[in-house]
Amino acid sequence: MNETLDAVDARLLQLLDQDGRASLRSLADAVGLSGPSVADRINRLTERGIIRRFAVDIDWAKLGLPTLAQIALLTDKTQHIENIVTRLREVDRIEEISIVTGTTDLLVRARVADLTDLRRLLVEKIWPVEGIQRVETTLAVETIPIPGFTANLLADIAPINETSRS
Amino acid sequence: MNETLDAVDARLLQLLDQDGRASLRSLADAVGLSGPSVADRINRLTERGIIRRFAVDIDWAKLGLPTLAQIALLTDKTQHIENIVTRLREVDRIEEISIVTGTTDLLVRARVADLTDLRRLLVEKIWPVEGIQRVETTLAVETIPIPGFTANLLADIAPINETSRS
DNA sequence: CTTGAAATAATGAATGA
DNA sequence: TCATTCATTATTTCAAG
Repeated sequence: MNETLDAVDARLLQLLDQDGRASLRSLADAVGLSGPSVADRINRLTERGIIRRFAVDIDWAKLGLPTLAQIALLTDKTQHIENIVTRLREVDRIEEISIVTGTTDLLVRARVADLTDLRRLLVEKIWPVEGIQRVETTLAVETIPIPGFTANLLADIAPINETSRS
Repeated sequence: MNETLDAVDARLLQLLDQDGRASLRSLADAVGLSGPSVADRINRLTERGIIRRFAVDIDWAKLGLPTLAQIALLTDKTQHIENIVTRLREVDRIEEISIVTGTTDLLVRARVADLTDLRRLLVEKIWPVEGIQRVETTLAVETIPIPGFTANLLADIAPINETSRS
């Protein structure tokens, strides 16, 4: 079920993670292949769904949204979870919704400007969703992204997958 | 302290969030400016730190890392928080570390292959970090990214910042 | 911010290992 | 299958206004 990556694909993903706008030419030089060949590989990675998209990493704090709120939700089980998720998907400032194990059912990541903004999000947008029983908000006072994360993971993953398709 | 974005910058960020490899030409057409002008704006956004980098959005589940673990840590306060964070930064599979309010001190996001991998992460990498008192792991059974998140936020933010610098 | 020319890069066909 | 080269097309960059 898992896709396999060869060493070149993994390296390309690493390079693209550092600079998603890198030219095919510079990528080709870096991995020792021709431009068209690199284009092929990137297209295949995209078709296979391994690359979801090329995105831009925005520093939200610089745009007035410095605070990451992690909002845990307990549902009363009167609603299908899909209905709750569907309603939450429409709410702005929500970045991601996870269905989780543990003492709550959902974990919502949201990015807010300040406490006024958070109040609006909670009181106007989240509380009114039917089937929600408890709301526990945790604020991130500081968030440290790990830049090497993708590179490390790819370094681990590629050989594993290559050798594991015996 | 906050940076201001005009409507064109906001639109460019939206477009780049959808396709970070979009050509300057297509972006220029979309916003009704010339290519060099769009290049200028993107460079300025990058210099201002609003654009952190151009990245690639990888579907980790396709590469054998389907599970998102949110690991809450309580520290015993015998160590400076910086020391703990520094040690955690070295641990692979950790994507982000937040210092949080609430009943725990740190919240760590990690991506793991399976329970064996999670065991290794917890027992070998996280437990040995000095100053950690309690570890509470929550597993995401399903994670729903919100694709419109950036677009919505930018739609909200740009006019706010523009009008708020009275 | 614009234009337009020069430099660079991407694409696609034909083909070879 | 996977990669290469070369010719064509497109894009980016740079200077000047």
